[in-house]
Amino acid sequence: MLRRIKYLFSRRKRVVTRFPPSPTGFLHIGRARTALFNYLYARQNRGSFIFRIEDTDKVRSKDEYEKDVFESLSWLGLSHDNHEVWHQSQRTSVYKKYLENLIGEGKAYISKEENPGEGERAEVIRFKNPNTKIKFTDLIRGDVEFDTTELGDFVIARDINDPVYHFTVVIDDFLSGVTHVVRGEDGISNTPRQILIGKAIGAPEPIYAHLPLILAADKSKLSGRHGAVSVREFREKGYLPQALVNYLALLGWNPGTDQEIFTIDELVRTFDLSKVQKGGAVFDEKKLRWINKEHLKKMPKADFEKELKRRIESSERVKDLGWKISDEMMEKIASVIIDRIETYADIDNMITTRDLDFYFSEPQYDCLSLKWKEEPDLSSAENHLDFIRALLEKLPEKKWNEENIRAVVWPYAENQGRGAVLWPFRYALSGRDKSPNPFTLASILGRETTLKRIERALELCLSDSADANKP
RNA sequence: GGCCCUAUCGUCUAAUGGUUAGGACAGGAGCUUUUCAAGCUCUAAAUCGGGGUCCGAUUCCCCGUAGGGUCACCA
Repeated sequence: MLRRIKYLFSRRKRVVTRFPPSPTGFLHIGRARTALFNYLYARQNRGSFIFRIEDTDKVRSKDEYEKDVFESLSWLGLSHDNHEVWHQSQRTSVYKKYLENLIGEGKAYISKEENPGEGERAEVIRFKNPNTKIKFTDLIRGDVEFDTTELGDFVIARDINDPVYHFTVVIDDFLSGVTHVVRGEDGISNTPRQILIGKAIGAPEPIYAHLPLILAADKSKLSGRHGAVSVREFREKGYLPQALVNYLALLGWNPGTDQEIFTIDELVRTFDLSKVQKGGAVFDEKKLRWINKEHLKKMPKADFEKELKRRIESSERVKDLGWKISDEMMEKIASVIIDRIETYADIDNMITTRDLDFYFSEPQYDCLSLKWKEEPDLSSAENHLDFIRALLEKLPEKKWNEENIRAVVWPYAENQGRGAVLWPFRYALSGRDKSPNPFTLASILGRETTLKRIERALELCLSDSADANKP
């Protein structure tokens, strides 16, 4: 029995998937999703996921882009298993050997071109097309059939040292033992000619799966003119890698349950290539934002605090003003801020719009704003602030927390009208029309600062000397 | 244009030869301990069109229509 299992195990080919980017631009999220699906499929089958760099286009390939591809994938957490990443530009001797063999066997030939176009060679290597029908089973689309006659004798190399994409792909997939080719739908019509080449070199045919495309809002192919399309741009916009992975997985695939929030490990377990959609999916950043927020809520508190600290401390505003913010304060405001943002970039926004200033410095008052909208003038604000101050002064430092502050002020607010009491209280602490509730604020700011701010609001806006400000 | 693929709320999608066609995001309304946020409740919103097959099609078939992909000495 055991022997039988071992036998089956050894017989079954280990799954090998691959991601072969050409470094001609920053990593597009469509390509990132392709990488993700390859990664998920390999992981769930305990296979391997390999990278290689397709840099046979010497003009457009750039080191900068290659670096970006690696950085983006590692940021997303999509690690590859091959230690040595092949660069096709360095493998011409390998391709040359196959090219020579094919020519020797009469399966390819050197062709004199009659009317070479601009930049085209007068002599190229063409594949001798057997003009057959090619059928293959796509894991997503089912049986697909093409008549290869229409391809003619297609070019497989510009010369013996300069092979073309279709050729190098097939050789490298073969040599690295790729079993499953999972790629975008735009590759589907390349498949027959690659199968033809594969047959010619005696390579086993891989299993294909063609993914639907990611579309822009107008249903056209998502490209640069539609805004952010590269992984790095989403990273810069403050998205979490796990959220982007989660969203990308849901574009064109779903588990058949109501679950929408996944960790990458959950995706590895749940993902199913055969459940992938056939039609293209429109990219919706609103939903991405929502998913990002869900992941924000799930992330370890310490990680969020670290990022918050980094963003606040490195902001121009905080640096210019020379504010020193204690770790204790960071920790306190973190839970308030995380509730109010969808991406990290929202933190940066809050800083520049001064929504965070009142945590670190004395607020500026627009005295009229101390007035609750249902009150005729500032006199009630003055009375209430006075009274709140008196109440809070009786609450000792040791007992200064949100719960107790609420317990002390709430009955009074209930009695006198919540808005009339709480609005000026909150405004005195924040100086803003919008902010967290006064109890939270008072507990974050601490006893001393809270009392000082109430005092200051009374002095600046409500004392006799401030009469001029009264309506 | 040839070849290929696709078609359910605005968007991502679920479902079945028989359902009030479900969920989520976004939208609208409301509730909550003032504002903001969060949370909760409710709400509006879809089977591209036409033919078949069938007792019955959103589901199966055909034809349209629309959209997409691809037709390189780019990858």
